[in-house]
Amino acid sequence: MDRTQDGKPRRTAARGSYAVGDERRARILDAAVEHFAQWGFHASSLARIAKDAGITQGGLLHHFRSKEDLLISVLRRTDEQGGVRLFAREPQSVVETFQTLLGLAAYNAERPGRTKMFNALVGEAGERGHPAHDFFVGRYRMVIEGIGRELRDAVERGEVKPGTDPEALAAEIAAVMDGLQLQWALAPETYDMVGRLRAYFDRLLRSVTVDGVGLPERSGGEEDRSEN
Amino acid sequence: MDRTQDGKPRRTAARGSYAVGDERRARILDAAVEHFAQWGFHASSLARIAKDAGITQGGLLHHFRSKEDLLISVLRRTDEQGGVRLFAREPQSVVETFQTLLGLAAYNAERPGRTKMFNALVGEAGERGHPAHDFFVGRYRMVIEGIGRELRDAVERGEVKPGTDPEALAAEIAAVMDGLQLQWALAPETYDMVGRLRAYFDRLLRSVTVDGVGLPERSGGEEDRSEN
DNA sequence: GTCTATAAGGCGATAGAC
DNA sequence: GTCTATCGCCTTATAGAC
Repeated sequence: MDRTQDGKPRRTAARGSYAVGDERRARILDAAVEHFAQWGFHASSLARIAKDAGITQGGLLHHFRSKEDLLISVLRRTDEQGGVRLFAREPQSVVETFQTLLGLAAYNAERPGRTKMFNALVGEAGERGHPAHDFFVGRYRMVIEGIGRELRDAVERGEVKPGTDPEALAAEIAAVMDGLQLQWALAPETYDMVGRLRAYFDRLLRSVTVDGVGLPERSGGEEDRSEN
Repeated sequence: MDRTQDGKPRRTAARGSYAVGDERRARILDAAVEHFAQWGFHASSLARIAKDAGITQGGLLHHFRSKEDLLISVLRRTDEQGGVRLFAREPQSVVETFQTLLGLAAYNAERPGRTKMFNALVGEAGERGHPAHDFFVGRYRMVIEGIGRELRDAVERGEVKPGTDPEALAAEIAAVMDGLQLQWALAPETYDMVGRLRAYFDRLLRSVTVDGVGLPERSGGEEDRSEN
């Protein structure tokens, strides 16, 4: 997985050993995701996380100086992996925006640990002192601004009805996605989160676009883009 | 503090001390709500809850035989207080249904501890072993069936468009309410949860009812019904 | 880089005094 | 009904050996 196929120079060797450290780091982070999903932050234990990563608690604290450091490292990596580069490509239409979000939902449905972790942490993080509070405040701001910008562009293109409040609608979309995720987490095998979200987007498109057309029958954009 | 100022008959004395016990019980439950809100279940501590209730940990465990017993007692009482009798009165229209739900959102916004507790617990409870897992599974079933029934009635009355899937729409409504609640919890003083929900219901009514009319300007049903 | 050992304290639950 | 005391276990973080 970490093929640093080097040549000769020292630097490369150093890079090599660094890459090994990164691999251990990654194992710890993977284990931490599962534990934060199951226990939340406060009730997770470094020793149990370390054990799942094949290391001792003391060894873990060589890579992360504290439990809180581990948490923010997990959150940062998770954001880099997943849908934050969601807004990298400019969408050509609001339909494309929604298809990208459907793809994100499918991506989340395939990663129960990661997704349940967000459910558990965002609930805990409501309290102001929580170590992830600021992270989630910033995250919602970013997500809502991102979706809001695309909606505003769609209004300006004349695609979406002029009266629409882009930011309010973006917050609503984020709420639907989060809320469906909570329901899905209670029965991940039987709950069709993506289907539910598609139904929502379909009706939303009919009521909010100028031409009043819903989502295309079963277009692309929902496959896992498998970024990691 | 324990003024069982009894007369002679046993029964009355027993009832009297029982009422006092209930008052203490209530204090413990109130404290527990705040702690579960801030820490979730696993990371909350009986000793700290007891301290806030003006009692010791040992004393607390006289009223609740275990931490898990305390949790389910909290959840049960909270459900009895809040919007479970939501469906007591038959609504005359889907507008009325939505106004009742707006009232519930306003009720929740006035009780940050209780509401944040639900955010924290429903996130944790995604995992199957969690002591509140079954509670939340049952709760969503009940809520979605309740809202779904009212929507189905509205379809049968010819108020809502025939093609509508009542249960799917009910799940969507629950998702929006939960998702908005997560965002609200991050900034309860500045986030207009009820306004956001009203905007959602308004657009939903326009797209899903036969006559396509939105929500009335600012009708009743949103005041706190102050049931406790 | 990983280990063991340990410090210093919190946890839930039980037992028994009053 | 509430207290104190206690059991056995778990917690994060640090120190130092290898």
